[in-house]
Amino acid sequence: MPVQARERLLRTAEELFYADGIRAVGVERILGESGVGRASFYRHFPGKDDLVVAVLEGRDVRWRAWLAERVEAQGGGPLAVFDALAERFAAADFRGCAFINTMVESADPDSAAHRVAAGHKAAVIAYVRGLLAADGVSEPGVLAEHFVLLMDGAIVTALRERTPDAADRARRVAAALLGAADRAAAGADTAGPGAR
Amino acid sequence: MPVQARERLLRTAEELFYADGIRAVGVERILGESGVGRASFYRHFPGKDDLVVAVLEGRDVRWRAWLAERVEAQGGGPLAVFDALAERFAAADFRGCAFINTMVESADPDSAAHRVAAGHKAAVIAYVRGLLAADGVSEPGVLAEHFVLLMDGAIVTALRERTPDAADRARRVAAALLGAADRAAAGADTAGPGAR
DNA sequence: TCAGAACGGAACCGATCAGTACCGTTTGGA
DNA sequence: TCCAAACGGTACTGATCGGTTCCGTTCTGA
Repeated sequence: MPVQARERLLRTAEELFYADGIRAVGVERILGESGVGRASFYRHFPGKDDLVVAVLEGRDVRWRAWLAERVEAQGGGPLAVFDALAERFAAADFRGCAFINTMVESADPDSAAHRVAAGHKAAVIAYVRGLLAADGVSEPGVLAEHFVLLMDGAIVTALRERTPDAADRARRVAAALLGAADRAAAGADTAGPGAR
Repeated sequence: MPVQARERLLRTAEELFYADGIRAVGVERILGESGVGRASFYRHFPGKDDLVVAVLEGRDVRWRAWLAERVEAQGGGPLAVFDALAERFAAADFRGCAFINTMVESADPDSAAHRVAAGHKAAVIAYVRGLLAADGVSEPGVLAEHFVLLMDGAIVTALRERTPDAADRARRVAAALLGAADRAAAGADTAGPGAR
């Protein structure tokens, strides 16, 4: 049983959009590489913009599930997010964060694609805040914003340097912040949960 | 005496490229808004790609000169770079870092535009390293990379949040790093090659 | 004063863009 | 077995892409 046309379109488009950019990839190319007919495409999506949004929404869910899985696999400590990033940075096809790239490419902040990308970052912040709260940090919201700033900085740096080094760099800074935050919350135990 | 065509092309293109993205801005629109004839454009530049490179090279020089001026105006301390960023973030036309945006848009790392953008970041790192060395930091190279990672993280965050808050956030983290580095240098002033 | 460089405007090129319409074929469920 | 939905292929639209060519005007320096 062959994969449905819609699924092939989403998979092919996600790969091409990430590799070359949304604007650089025409509908023509998506059709050619997915083997889907032009009419079938417009039966599933009103237009290219709708395909872009569907691709981003799917990637958002999958990416955050992947992050949670990798963090869990390393004990669930907040700093594990940077180890997960290091894995991504080492991938041959790494080309930065698809959502940062989307916000850069679709300049209009009111565009649907831009909003999905911004929503992804908000969801990541919420997830990191949960990790920090579980780690006993007294102000997890503030520190989560710092962590995501470091994550985004590392992603942009890795895109520039073409090495995974930036992940460790950001991790060390985050570890320092986390240590200071734990001391600030020094009412309870001095040593937080393990697996850092 | 009217401004020369080449200068008008560079000015208009820089503004449009930054606001809407390089790929999103066609030659047609640059000609229309600059008032330069099509033939004149191709007399000055072999093609659009060459205009892009010229725009980026000009912006690189001007941006770093502006940064140095702002840092000087605040005493020349390394942390002043984040105050400079805060000014940029508050500008109505702020749309991130033109060079990060370029690396995102022109995916091919071997493209001329991508290389100019990467060169800009290297120059900024070198500048920050100089500020840190002048401040007596024992390993200014390592800390400079941390600083620029924080700067880029702040820029991406500001693009997303549409507020200048990320600059102060990154500044606080950088201040903590700088404090720790200074203490390390003071504790072991015999080690390290030629600090100060 | 005058030649030539610099210039703006417009017509034109082939290629590609997103999107529409119609075709015959394949496929899955009743 | 049969029918309708889903599908792939092709031809087409108007708009726009980057780039070329020619022509008449404006400006400038010797």
